[in-house]
Amino acid sequence: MKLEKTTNAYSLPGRSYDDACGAAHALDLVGERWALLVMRELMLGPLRFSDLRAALPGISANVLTQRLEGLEGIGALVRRRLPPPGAVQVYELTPWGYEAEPILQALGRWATRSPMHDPTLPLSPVSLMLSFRTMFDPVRADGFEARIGFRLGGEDYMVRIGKGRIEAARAPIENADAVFTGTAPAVAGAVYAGVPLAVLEADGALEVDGYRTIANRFVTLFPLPPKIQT
Amino acid sequence: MKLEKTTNAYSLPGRSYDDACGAAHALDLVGERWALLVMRELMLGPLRFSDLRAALPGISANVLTQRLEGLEGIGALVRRRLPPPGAVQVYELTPWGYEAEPILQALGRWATRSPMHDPTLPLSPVSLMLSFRTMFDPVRADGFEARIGFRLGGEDYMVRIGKGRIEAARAPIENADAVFTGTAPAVAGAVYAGVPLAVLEADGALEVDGYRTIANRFVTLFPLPPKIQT
DNA sequence: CGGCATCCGGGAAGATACTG
DNA sequence: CAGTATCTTCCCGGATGCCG
Repeated sequence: MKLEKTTNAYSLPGRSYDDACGAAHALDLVGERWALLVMRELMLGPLRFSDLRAALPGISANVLTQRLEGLEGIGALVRRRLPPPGAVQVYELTPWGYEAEPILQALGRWATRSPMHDPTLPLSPVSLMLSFRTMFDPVRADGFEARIGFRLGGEDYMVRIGKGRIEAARAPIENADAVFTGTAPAVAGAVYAGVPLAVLEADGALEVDGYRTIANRFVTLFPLPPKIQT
Repeated sequence: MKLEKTTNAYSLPGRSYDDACGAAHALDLVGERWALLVMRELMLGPLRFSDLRAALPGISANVLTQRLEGLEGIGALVRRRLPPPGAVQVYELTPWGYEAEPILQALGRWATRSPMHDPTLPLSPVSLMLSFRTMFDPVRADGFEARIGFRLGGEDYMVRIGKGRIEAARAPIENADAVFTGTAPAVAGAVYAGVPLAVLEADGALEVDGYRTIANRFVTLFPLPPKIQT
């Protein structure tokens, strides 16, 4: 028994798991290829169609359109037209859409233990910021307070750490104790692969301004879970 | 740039997201259709091929074979042949495979807020037990200790509640304060739709033995998150 | 340029039948 | 019972083109 197209504001993929389990329903909603990665890119705020294409190399315009329609149909995002001038269209998660972040975190925590995980692959700035939220260790950050700026591919991000908490947002860099300028993979190399900042700077992959001490402390706050033993 | 087939013990699906993000890698590993639901059914212990087919109506034998091969290839499960006599083959999650449960929980918590979620669809006994683990509210269970048995479709399950914690396992029913006999959807109706036990018993959908008070308290311990406002 | 429609090739998923 | 074989359907990815 297939679910037919509904007549309300929502739509389901043609194939349903037909299962009352919440996880199965989630996969009905966002289990199609690229759907969760589109949501991932929107987790730090609205983006335009071309921003999404740029952040998700490999997705075709075709499929991106379908996913955006689907995610809008289930109520996970809305498309908004910004007021003129500009009048560009942006896609923005709904409050419920933003609540999908724990799904991405659970997936990420689990998969980084896989021996097949290749941290040298491309990484979007948004993924990097979300990985900070996921992997942040309050114990290692005990007594540490800092405001770190990131200038990654033309967009600015701010990470604030204090009281054992972390915030990460796409926002102008203001009052930063340290600023990283470069690419998301370079920062990931420092944070997750332990590449010394000096090496990355010598390679020209990264520029670090502000307090070196703070930058050096920052990159130690995100321990990866141990790899599984093969 | 596609990933080529690796020469080690692991295999990846032909299409990779080519993304260092942990969530993207997770979707490379278990993002194919049915993969996470196969893992869900194995969360309470090993099962045979035909058990999985029965628990996942809608999956075809060849797809199940492919998923089992894939999950074995990534190291999420192993196939074991039980010692003779019997000598049946079973599929069992690895320790890392069991660690995927938070993924299912995050998916379930998020999707039950969708207005499209239909709790009247079929539900496997394992899904029901996992939903207890997911939705259990320690506050509501304050001061409550109980051992509840479930006889669902020929298999027995035990849920133990105490000290604000819950355990759920496929296990013989022993020293139970109350025992539910019937189908998983019927129990779900009592727990998640608030159908009174007396009604379900009058319909013949459920039989409740043991202490009624404990059974009636039990079904109040699993509040669903509120639906999103449409 | 942004967004969407259309066509096509390849491959995954679904249904059914069959075998050790 | 535990899969395999075959066939069909449909999704995905790529390319092209239209239209504001």
